[in-house]
Amino acid sequence: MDNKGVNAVKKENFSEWYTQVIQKADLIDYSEVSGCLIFKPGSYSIWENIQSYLDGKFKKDGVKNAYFPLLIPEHLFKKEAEHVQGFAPEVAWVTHAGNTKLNERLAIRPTSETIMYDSYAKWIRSWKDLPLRYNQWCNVIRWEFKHPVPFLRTREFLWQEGHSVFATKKEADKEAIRILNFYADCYEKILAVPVLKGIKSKNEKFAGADYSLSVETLLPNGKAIQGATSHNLGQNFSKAFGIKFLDISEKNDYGWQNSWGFSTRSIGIMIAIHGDDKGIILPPNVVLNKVVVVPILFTKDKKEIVNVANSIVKKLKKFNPLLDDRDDYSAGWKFNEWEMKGIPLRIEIGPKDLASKQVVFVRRDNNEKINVKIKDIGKEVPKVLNEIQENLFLKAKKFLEGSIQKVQDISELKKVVNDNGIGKANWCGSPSCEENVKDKTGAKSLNSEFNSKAEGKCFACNAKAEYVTYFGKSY
RNA sequence: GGGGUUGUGGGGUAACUUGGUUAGCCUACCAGGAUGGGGUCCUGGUGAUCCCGGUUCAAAUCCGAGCAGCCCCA
Repeated sequence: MDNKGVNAVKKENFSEWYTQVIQKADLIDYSEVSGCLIFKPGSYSIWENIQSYLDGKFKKDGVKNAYFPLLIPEHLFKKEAEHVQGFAPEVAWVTHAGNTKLNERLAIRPTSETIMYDSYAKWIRSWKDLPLRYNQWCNVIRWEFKHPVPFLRTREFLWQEGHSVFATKKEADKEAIRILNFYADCYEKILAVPVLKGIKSKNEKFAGADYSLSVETLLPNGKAIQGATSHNLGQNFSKAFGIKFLDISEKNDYGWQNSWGFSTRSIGIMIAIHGDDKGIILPPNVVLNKVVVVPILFTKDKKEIVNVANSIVKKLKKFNPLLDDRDDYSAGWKFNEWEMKGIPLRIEIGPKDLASKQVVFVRRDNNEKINVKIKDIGKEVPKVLNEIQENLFLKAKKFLEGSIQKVQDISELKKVVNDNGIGKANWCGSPSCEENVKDKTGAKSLNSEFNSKAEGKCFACNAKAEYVTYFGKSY
């Protein structure tokens, strides 16, 4: 890989730009298997930060972590009819051990409902066993046939999947929205990516769910993308898998279930939204090394500059600063490299600074240079990092909100979508109407707002409008 | 599903039309030296024709099949 700068322009050729920045920022590498990529430390550490945020939220909410096997026997996988139909085309199967053919094929999990619920059925007997709420951090494989895009569409990806069983529908409904809010917070507060929260249409919901909630956002190329989902499974799986319990009034009932997931796709979304022509931009809240200290080394004063740089690094320990004291690269080289890699804040210290007891802060988000007295560094760094986090979010929010337009009919939607925007419409919600909209505009429904009341008739057919729905071209 | 197009060191490319050079260049990497506030310079070095088969005295180049990527259409 050419180690020099990004030479694609984000606005002009998004795909080329995206491919370049993720490689030049040293986030991933390709493997021999199409769609299966290598998370290098740069991207894996981002994932670890996302994990630690969400994991904390889940545990505080009472969810416990567990781990279920990778391989799912075919008979289990097939138990819930709609589910198997939805996933079958992209399931990879293990058929042999060495040269011996297995008696039963084993699915490599595309998601773990089926294998987990087989066990849940054994573990749940009484209302006292509920709620049962387990989460696992793992990898899954979905054998996509569209061409892979790193992070955004890969055959293997990392995620967490939470699977809950409740005694009542009400509790399940409440959890579904509570989890969705965790996901929205993770996007907005950690990744600085604004999202649209809502409910998926019948066509777009998870295979086997009663309904699916999602967060959605828009990429700079005009493609909408689903950020994470929280599904209410009703009693569909509990009936298929026999998850039954005796309730407090001594009646038998099936459990009410949810499943919810957040994947490494989020990393791609964040990069696509914040990056610029110099490289990626990492929001301070998601990156381990929030600061890089670059001493400007001349032959004279070298020792003293390095000493001061070291003392700054020591003082900023809680921001995990990097110290770039490599002697065989020029200062300009280093500036470009750290910008490519998206470190939010660079602190430069050279002889001129030393003379005036100051350093230079350079913000990655807007390139602003700020002189800061050495004694003030400790209190200025968190302040500037907060500003960067906020600025990235507001910029992205402005873009998202500016891309959404109300549409009154199909031709207006077509125009908005061709213009790389998202259309917002009063909609009836029927699957056949959605098919028709997709045929005529290329747009699918993203989700429908929770609290908006639809007015009048459906924008696309003459039925009564039931939802206020976002439509867009999607990934 | 149909059509087009491309595979050359780690990355980007030239040579292919008209078969014959020591497979050229940029970058990266390694060694040494000089530099040093926005991708610094000099010297030397490492490293490549996707796989299989065919044509030919001779194949990166032509032909066939395969594999892989990209684009367009359904």
